[in-house]
Amino acid sequence: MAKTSQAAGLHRASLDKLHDLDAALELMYYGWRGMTLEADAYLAKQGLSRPHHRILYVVARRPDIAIGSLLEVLGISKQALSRPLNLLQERKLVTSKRSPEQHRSKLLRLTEAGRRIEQRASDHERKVLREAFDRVGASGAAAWMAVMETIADNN
Amino acid sequence: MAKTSQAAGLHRASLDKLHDLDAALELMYYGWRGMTLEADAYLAKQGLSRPHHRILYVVARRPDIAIGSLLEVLGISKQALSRPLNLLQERKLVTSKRSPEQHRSKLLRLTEAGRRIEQRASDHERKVLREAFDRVGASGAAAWMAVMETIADNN
DNA sequence: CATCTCATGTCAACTATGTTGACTTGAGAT
DNA sequence: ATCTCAAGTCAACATAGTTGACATGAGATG
Repeated sequence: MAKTSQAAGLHRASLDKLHDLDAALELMYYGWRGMTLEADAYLAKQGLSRPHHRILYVVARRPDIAIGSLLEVLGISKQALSRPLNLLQERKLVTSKRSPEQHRSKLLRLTEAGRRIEQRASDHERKVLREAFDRVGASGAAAWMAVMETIADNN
Repeated sequence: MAKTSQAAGLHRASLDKLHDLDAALELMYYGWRGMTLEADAYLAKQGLSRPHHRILYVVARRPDIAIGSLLEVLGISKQALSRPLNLLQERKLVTSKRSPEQHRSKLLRLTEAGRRIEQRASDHERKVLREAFDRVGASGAAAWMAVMETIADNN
């Protein structure tokens, strides 16, 4: 997992706008990329990548989450989870213990090192958001959140 | 390329917020997914997927683009381009002709069928954006764009 | 004409991230 | 003793990308 670096290039291309909302459509694409670029670079330096970060992020916010619940939250199969999760455990970024009462399920937690990496990776992403929000002020930030909520809830 | 459908699940998970901007961070993730969900489902029905759509999208907005320029815009290797592009040509969604003067390069265009599929796929994405923008009004939409531009330009 | 460059194409091997399906293991519940 | 259920594991496959090496065909240059 993880390579040296990515394709580079990838400056926002300037394409003709055929429709009113083409600019917005492209901004969603480049926005996602802009937010994750530095975090991905940091993760790659640690020999980790996006799937590992997703696991760390969720476990950080749901200590003692069971494997099954983690699968639900991530929306992937257990087979897809196993490789990145095993790596995180080998690296001692995540620990698991059996539940005292529900002995069937395994409860996951981050170690101190896991918390540190999760924080640093997420910090890169939050930094980009913070800078953008600072430029538009609180009302602009609120509008951004409102738009994104509507889009996100488009199931 | 393309399967029957995706993992399903994937309701926005409710995780504890450890930081101020965690909600925004998650909205970026779910926003991207919300925008592309229906478009991806439509593409899958056509036996196509995201890489094909990206090609169709760019060629629609840069008729007579050369392969090399397309590679730059997409930011992938020519080997990665070849499979989806060849499929699009076999399906007669994209045509290529050699340039009259610059005979070395090959110029790409969408056929009528290619244009139609590109439009329908992108329409799904624009529809989601339009609904969200309608809810917050022109000033909210402008704020969203301003935030996304700052984030996108974070190189 | 001969050679150089340049855009494109293609073969091969590899990585990463996911999928299904089938089966095992180990512990709790009946 | 058996059933159920969470978790783990093996195999085969699909998709989307990477590098490296090499071929081809045409325009540009000595």
